[in-house]
Amino acid sequence: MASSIHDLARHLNISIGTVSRALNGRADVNADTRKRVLEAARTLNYSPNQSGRSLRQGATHSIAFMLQPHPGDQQYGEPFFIPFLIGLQARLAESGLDLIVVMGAPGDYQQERLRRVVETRRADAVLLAWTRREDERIDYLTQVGFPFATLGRSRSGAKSYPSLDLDFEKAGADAVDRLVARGHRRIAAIRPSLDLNFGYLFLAGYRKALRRHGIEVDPELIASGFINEAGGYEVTPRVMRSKDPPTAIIFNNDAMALGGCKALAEMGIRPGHDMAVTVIVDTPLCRYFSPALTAFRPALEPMGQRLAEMLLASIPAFAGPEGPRIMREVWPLELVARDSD
Amino acid sequence: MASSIHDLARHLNISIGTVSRALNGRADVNADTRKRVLEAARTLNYSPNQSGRSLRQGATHSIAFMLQPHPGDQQYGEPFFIPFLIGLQARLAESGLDLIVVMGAPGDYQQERLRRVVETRRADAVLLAWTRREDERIDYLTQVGFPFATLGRSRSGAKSYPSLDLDFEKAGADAVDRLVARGHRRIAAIRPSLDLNFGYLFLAGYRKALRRHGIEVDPELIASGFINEAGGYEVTPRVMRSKDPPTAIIFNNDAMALGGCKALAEMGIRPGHDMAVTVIVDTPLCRYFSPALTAFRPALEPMGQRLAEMLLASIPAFAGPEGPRIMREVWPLELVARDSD
DNA sequence: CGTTTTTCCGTAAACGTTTACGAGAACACA
DNA sequence: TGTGTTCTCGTAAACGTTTACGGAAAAACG
Repeated sequence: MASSIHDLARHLNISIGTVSRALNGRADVNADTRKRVLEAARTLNYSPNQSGRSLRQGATHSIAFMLQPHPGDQQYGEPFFIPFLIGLQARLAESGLDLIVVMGAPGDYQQERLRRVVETRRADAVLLAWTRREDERIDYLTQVGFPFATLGRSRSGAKSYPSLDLDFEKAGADAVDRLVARGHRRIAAIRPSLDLNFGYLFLAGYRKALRRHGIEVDPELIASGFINEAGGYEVTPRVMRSKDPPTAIIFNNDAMALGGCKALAEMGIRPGHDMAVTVIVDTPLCRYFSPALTAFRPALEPMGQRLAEMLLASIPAFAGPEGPRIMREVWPLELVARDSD
Repeated sequence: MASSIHDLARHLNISIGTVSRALNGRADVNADTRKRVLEAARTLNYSPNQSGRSLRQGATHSIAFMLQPHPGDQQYGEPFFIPFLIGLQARLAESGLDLIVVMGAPGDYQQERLRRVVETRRADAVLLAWTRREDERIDYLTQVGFPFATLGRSRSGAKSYPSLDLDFEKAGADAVDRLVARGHRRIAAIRPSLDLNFGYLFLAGYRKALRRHGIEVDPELIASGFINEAGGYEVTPRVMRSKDPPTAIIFNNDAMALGGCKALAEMGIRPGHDMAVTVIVDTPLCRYFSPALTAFRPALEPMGQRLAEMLLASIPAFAGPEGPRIMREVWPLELVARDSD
């Protein structure tokens, strides 16, 4: 069933070298023979063996996406990433690349998995998500010189890798602006406790905007917890115990917001009535929660496509002859006003 | 940076054949040389080149999961599959296999993508989801003799492939039983219009249970639409126009339920008060919707692990020496009672 | 000590490609 | 006709493994 380049050669009575050249569109092959080869390839149902070309070319034609589940929360499953993956995959497929998804156990930071992928040369490049402030994965990859790109920024590495991130800083500021415009002065911020970079960016925007409005940044209104529902549930009461409790809360994450709203409900506080709630990264859950949560929405699928392009441009084997590489982009988050603020 | 088996051989002054045998744990190698090889492998940071072994062994050590997005709905992103993938990946990784995720554009049935994977020998086996009643992918794979397994049953194929499915029939019946016990007699069923197999199973269980309770099956209370929010929104009013409208609706899918509830709301009908709503496959959305939707929950992560095992057992290259292969399993769905019925 | 068995290892082929190199034929040009 | 150029193709090596085969050395056995 498997027909190789040898079968074609035998069938046409020419050498495998010529067949390969014809297939790969090289110039030094007669137009007529090329036609015959292509024809035979169709009738014999030929398609190249990937292992063979990988071995010869030293390229696997696949990229690995290191997907890390939320620490601690299995049931809640990253709806964030699926549209992103769809876009990513679509663009990669256009260039004949496959997408390998590598997941760790929840919470494990998968440095080991990453090493395995790199050392066994399983992929031509890797894509990192959930970037941290200081990210050892980035250090490792730059050190060994393995092509990669990141979804999210980091302070690690030589800044010489492509990255695409959302403008969490602006979203944080926008969220504050909006709440201030609606009369709020006591605005809490709840973010993940890990050194996930977007948490920092969000907080920076939050702080900056508050100062711009002449509102003092109150440490009692800032809290961090596990980036899941339990984390939001645990940490939200903390900001409520402030001497001067907040009238609005901005959550950095949908799952934390959900947990936070549960805690609020248990305190008899109704989001959208007694408390304004905003969440920074929108997911379907925000939309269907009651009250529907005002949130900032990313354009996930286009982001996936874009990052695929950036990554492709950074792989020597696939980079076209065109100009300089795209290094870093920051995309906006769009406000989706709903009922919770 | 890449150290090959040749490097090890040169370093130890032995032949590459011996190195390979030592690494692969074959019997015909001296215990001492083996130790030295393993030692050298560690210090020289050796790990086998995947392309090389794939080419030689004719096995890629990866399996492809054909993930198909919901037709028509991008934004809503398959939270169903992530926990499944986590389990799947974990088990595959144990056996040293990688997971390749192949996604089509939403709605495209990806027969072409499947052919490409098979013909380029990109994976050792494929995993199919969203099985249909008559599934051409299954026909194709059985015809060409490519190893595969399915998440979901089908009538296609020689029934000689591993499959794991949920007991939608029982869930449909259980849902009816529960609603009847709560006094309902007019119970509607809304399912996807495609010939997705779980839709048939669900409906079969629904019918059987109604008859068991001596309730006539009314075609006016059965409707089908696109398997997304828009589909539920469009089709739900149809069953409400019955001369004798339902007092309960069972949705076969969370997205359809969400759309259906929207339609109900616009008619002034409140789920949980004026209408009992049950959904067959639980997702986080069901939990956070208001009212929280009573739903039947699958054990997704264990299912992923199990199906990985079944698939592994069906690949000649990886099947252990143990007994007969696991062919088909049907797992229960567990009722999660919430506020909507 | 001679014969047989076992242990261990080296040799080389094979998996399916791609590609550097060189050579023959055809052609152009003077 | 002689020389140089262009087209086109075959040859063979290489990518990094695994493994069938055979042989030398060591061990076992009488």
